[in-house]
Amino acid sequence: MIANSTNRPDSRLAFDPHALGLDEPPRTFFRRRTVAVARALVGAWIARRFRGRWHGGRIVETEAYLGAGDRAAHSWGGRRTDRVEPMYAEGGHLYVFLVYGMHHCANVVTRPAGEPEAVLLRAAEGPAGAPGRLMAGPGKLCAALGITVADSGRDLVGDGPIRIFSPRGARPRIGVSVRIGVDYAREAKDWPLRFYDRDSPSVSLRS
DNA sequence: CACATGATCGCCT
DNA sequence: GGCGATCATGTGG
Repeated sequence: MIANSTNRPDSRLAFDPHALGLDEPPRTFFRRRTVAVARALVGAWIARRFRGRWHGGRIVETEAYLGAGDRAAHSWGGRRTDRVEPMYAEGGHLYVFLVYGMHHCANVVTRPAGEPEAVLLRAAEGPAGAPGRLMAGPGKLCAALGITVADSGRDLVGDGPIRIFSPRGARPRIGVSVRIGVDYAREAKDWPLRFYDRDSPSVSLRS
């Protein structure tokens, strides 16, 4: 993990978590079953602090990746390399990787340390006034928030610059589908592990 | 609307 | 050496 990323978030994503009545979930939130965390993260906020202000969006689409038994997961078969190492951390850490040589993907690690499962953040919608569909896709979400591999391994719980905030109120209506872009994953390609807000215009694909 | 393609490079075999 | 947990743009119907 590198302490200081120079990447800056889109200034149009500035918001005030306290004004929105958001809370920071404890470590136990992230250590639960990965599917439960993937569902609970729909409606939560992902945010980055930059120059004393929070910038972020409300998560509207996630995917669960279930570790050693999941052919679509980077940790499939217990694979453990420098890149994937953050997936083996305790729930509540961040795992970021580069895909297609140009886009980053951000994941929230789940489960106790040693169980390499995670939730991919596929899309979010910005605060009131932000451009539509700015974060409608995992690569776009990372670009808008300035999240890169330099942030991989960060702890989302505590006093760091990237955190999750949860709403107290009603939960969104959740849709479920197969995961996107994992056709190579044999039996795992058909698992219903994508979760999205059925009422959001900012999910990555039409469903 | 439904594909099809190119960009671009780190990672793993 | 092959190939992605993607995206923007292009074509054709």
